[in-house]
Amino acid sequence: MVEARDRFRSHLARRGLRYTAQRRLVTDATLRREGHYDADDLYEGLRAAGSEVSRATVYRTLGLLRDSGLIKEVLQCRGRASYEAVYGLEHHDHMLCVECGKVIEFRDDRIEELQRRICRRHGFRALEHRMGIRGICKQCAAAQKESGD
Amino acid sequence: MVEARDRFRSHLARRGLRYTAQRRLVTDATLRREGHYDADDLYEGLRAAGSEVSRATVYRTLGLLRDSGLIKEVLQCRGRASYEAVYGLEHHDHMLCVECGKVIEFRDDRIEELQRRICRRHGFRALEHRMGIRGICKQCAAAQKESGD
DNA sequence: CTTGCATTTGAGAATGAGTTTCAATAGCAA
DNA sequence: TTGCTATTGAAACTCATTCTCAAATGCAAG
Repeated sequence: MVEARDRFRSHLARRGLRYTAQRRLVTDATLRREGHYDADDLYEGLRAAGSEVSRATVYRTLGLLRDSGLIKEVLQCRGRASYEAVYGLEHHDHMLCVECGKVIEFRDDRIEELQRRICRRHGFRALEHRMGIRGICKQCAAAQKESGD
Repeated sequence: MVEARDRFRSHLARRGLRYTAQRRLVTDATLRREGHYDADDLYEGLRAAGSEVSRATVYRTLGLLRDSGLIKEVLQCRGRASYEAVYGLEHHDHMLCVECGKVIEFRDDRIEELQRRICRRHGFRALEHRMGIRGICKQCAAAQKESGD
């Protein structure tokens, strides 16, 4: 966590930006989170904890955190961008059940490797990649079958 | 094209919905398009061609077309949903250059196969999947190197 | 062809995530 | 301190998308 924080600080420093109290609050909040969250989750969480940060600052800081590679944007679900930690974690992808909204994470090294190979072939420098499979999860499929669809 | 149209008609019929003049206009417009387009592209195109369709109907019909599997939503770029044809085309994925906005399409059967296998393993019935790689394209990377980044 | 009922449509209002504005504030270097 | 730049918050704004609702239309059964 301290390491991640330092990484963000130097990202900011490198472009003449400041590591302010508000940015620290937002950063720490993202580092504490597990799984997915969106800007509003963070804002409400910070508010509830008595931290004074504006919505605008949360949005602005999330952008900076994304640029720094500490977090990344995942599934664009119901019009909201949601984020998750990147730093120090293995990459994984997502399956999203369109019925119940459940997110299943998975990881496949062979897919990762194939992606790298494709980028190399096109001279493309990947910053981030995401794979999302939208569909119906096991449980919802079973429920549908029962009610005769 | 006629085949695709029929597919959509029966999708509608199956759920007691009507294949109206407006829905036909929007459907044909999407079938004529190549590559990516968004709701507004279609609306403006239809308007320019003298067709009387409202924005609301374009949005509504795009949703139906997506549900029917004729088109699918791709890259969520700059807050706009964009679409492309699915029916009768091979699946492919996208690389998006965050500098110039260029979209590079690619296709890899091994990735497709791995995706299918993962879904099977999780009992997940995939409706659609998309893989997007965000990064810097060859040309933009070269341009950056020159200007000393 | 008429009647009845459900679906669809368009115009404009509403929604809501995200961004911008701008004046006040804070960080930092000299 | 001084001066400059970056940052902040509140509120206004943007803009894609969705919703509302009254009018119009499609279709099935008489």
